[in-house]
Amino acid sequence: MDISKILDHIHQLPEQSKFALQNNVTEIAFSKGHILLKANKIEPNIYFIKKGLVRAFIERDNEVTFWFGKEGETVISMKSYVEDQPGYETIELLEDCELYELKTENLRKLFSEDVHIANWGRKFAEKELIKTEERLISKQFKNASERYLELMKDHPELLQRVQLGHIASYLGITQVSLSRIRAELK
Amino acid sequence: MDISKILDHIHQLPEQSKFALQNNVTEIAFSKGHILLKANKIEPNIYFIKKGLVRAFIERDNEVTFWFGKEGETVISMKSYVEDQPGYETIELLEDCELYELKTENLRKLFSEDVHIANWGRKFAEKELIKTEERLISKQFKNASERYLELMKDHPELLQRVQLGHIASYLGITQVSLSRIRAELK
DNA sequence: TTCATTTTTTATCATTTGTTAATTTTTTTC
DNA sequence: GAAAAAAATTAACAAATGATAAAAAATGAA
Repeated sequence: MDISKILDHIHQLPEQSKFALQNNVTEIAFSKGHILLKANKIEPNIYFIKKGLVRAFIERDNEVTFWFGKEGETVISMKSYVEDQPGYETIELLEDCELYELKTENLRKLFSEDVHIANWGRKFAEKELIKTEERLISKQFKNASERYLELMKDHPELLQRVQLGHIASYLGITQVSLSRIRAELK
Repeated sequence: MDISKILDHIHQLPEQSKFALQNNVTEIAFSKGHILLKANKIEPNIYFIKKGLVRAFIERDNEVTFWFGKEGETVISMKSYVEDQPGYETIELLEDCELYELKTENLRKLFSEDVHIANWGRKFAEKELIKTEERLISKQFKNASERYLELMKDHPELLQRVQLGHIASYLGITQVSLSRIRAELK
């Protein structure tokens, strides 16, 4: 998905503002397994995924995957982006990826100068918020097997592209538990 | 907490922009038990809590509380605010409340006109996002008893102001389960 | 292909949380 | 302050999920 479409998909921008954003974006590619973003560091960039798939995970005793990003989505350490604090997530490429890189510093400058871009940034945060809120509510309401069915319905392609250990972790259960759930659904 | 302080606490605003916002705010009071916001309706206002305590819950078989709001916090149906869609939450006053009311429609107008207010709105969404993300991660990582301890640590006053049934529901467990956890901690 | 490695499934038992019902404690109302 | 109502706790059993280990299946490398 190309940068112009990605930006517009977040929130429609006047041509001039879109160009201003695009001018600050550079293309970059990494291969599967690359660690794009490390936990406990302030991350100076955000990325838009042109092609490929990534996951965000947190390391404690075990790795817990809490987000997948695919074409058109934004890779961002919210803590870095919002609070200039080190984030808790590591981002790993699950496939070879082509990315658009944008320096947070430059983006902030654009936010302060251009009301359209400020509102674009507002819309971005708002949409991410809705998604996160829905996941929280899903977790509050549904048991593991319902959450699995929901994921199958909303993002069926993930099951093809991501190994089940990561899916289980994303659903908040163990891989063994997910296997059991899948067996019961047959 | 008065409106000027609430607005600045979200994100510092130049005086002129702050006045523009304040001019669109009206004070209003309701007593304990009042339903401020109904599920499945598009809510045309947002509210800032001057004084009091509210909860957001979703009704299925049972009520599930998923948010508490106290002095200084913002009462908002994200679905209404962001997508102009009916929200899933009902908001109930747990104490007599004094509120500041702001029409979403007016706020949107200010967003489009004033870059400072647009960035204020961006900051608001970003901060809410960080909070929601942290809760999601807490839910992914911690068991019920750890989440209870975390709540005691971060918001000890809630335990004084809110009955345990709501707390249990917020933690994603049954009241009976919470009682068991509390008994074990003694 | 074939062997080695990784991923997924299955099985067993332990632990956590849910459900229902009864009891105790606290709060509200008269 | 007593009675009624609401909230919180306790107990017993059920269901869901976790942990560990072993087996089977899928994937990747030589």
